[in-house]
Amino acid sequence: MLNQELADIFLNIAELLELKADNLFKIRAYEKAARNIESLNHDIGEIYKSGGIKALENIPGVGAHTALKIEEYLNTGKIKAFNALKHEFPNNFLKLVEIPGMGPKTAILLYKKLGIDSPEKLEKAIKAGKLKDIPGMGAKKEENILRGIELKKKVHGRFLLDVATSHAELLVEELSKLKVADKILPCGSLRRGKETIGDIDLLVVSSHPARVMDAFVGISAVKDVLAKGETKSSVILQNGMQADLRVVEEKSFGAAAHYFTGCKEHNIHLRQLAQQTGWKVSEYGIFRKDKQIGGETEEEMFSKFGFQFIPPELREMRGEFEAAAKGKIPDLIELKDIKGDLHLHTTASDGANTIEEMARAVKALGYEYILITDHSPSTRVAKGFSAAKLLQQIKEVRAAEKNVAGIRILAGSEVDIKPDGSLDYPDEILKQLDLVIIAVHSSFKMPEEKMTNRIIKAMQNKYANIFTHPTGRLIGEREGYAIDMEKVLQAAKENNVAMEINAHPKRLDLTDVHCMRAKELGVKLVINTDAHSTDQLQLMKYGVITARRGWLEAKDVLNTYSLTRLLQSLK
DNA sequence: GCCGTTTTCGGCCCGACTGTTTTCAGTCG
Repeated sequence: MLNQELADIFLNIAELLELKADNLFKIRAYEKAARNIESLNHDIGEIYKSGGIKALENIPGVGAHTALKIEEYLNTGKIKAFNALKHEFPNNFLKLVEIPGMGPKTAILLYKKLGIDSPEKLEKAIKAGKLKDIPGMGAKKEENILRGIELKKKVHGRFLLDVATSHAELLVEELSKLKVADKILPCGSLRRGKETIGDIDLLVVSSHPARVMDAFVGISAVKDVLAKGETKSSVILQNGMQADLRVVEEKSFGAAAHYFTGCKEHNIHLRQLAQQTGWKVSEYGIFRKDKQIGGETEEEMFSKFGFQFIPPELREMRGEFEAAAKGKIPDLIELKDIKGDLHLHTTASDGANTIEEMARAVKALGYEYILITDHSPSTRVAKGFSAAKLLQQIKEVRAAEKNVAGIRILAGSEVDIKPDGSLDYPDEILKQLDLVIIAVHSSFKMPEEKMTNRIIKAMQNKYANIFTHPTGRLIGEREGYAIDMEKVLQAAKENNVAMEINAHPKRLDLTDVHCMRAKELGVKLVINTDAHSTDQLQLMKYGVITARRGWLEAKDVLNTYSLTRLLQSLK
């Protein structure tokens, strides 16, 4: 939380300095600091507490000045220099710059000439024809800005990973129909598996770029064409999502794939390394003078610099280059490593399918075991049920296991953690279950300390095995409840409770960063779908990609184990 | 503002597309 707050502040400082046309490299420095702070896997408050200002300066991109600002924020809750900077512009002036097509230069120009300080005033001024007399403004530019304002009204922010994935798949399918695209690869944050996606980046290898461009802007899912050039086009899809397509030749495929996958800081770092070697890296390849010496494959983008291959999910400037230099890139978990799903609902509570239907669907995926986990009585909205009904369900689970050959079906429950930290079924009921998942479904607004203690108390119950969707967030809908994740992870370790990575694209919780920390602490993890129907079992891949972003290997995730080993690990 | 087995000062990634420019600035990724 604190990391994100500070990252946002430093990004805002960068934007404000850009409005002031301050030194471009100073602006970059703030952006870099912001991104590095955002991707820290430790709470910045903890870093400061344990190592003081020196520890802050050890964060890459954070120097003496930024460290002082962080210290000020940690101690006082504000940064004076930032507030002063904000006061140089009207309230919410940055909203103007957020409009696609508007940049700092245009925003300042229009503010000085016409006093425009909000998207609303901007829209009015354009429609009243007031921009006509401003040098550098023309009909096309007005049209672009209006379109940007409309887009901003309709699309609020980023898209969920599954939504972006399905749209990318659709575009790939359409482009495949052309016979001139030799390779099509979705890149960008989608390929890195980020929890939300801003736009779709597609890379195409073709010797007929013009035909690819024409086909791309002509796809029926395309609503609007933002730009169409010889090798690069940008469009807006019907759902408001932007998609960018770039065509390169085969010899540049690796360099282009690397470049379009990002992240930005990762790319810049590699380009800087190239400079130091006297080389140049661009999306076209690795060059010595004008001669291409690498970049046809993505592997070369790393091997030429003496690095191990860095999988896309790790390219977030979280130490991947240091690890790759030492040959310490982890052997990341893959979907095929998953042997079971330990969080499933059935028609007994709020699911859509029966125990046997879920079991058969899971078996078809090649898994070896499942855990049935319907809701406990407190979660009335989800049809949570009584202890008596749970005892009945245990019998149904045992019966189902006899009816569906080739898969182990375990009896469990997603048990509510009540506000006082006690569990929603008594121990004598819990002990009859094979495994118990614990969850927070109520009193989300508790203060952090109280919530943290509530969860830790629940973990101390000897029947608690897995803590599901640990922050309770719903991406784009609801913030997670306030918890001290560090303490919760410590408690998970002490009480041998596994932390869940919930694979639902709205949850993806634990997050990647928390996964990294959990692994460091030796906390056990599981990846579950929380499926409420058989088709949701497919969501496992999003949990796996989140685990990969958290540097997890199969051995870190219990449901890659055989059932025997899994049960031994949790008891 | 950050950073350093070529530097504590002098650098700081690289390129595509658009619009209105008369040779390029602004924006974007």
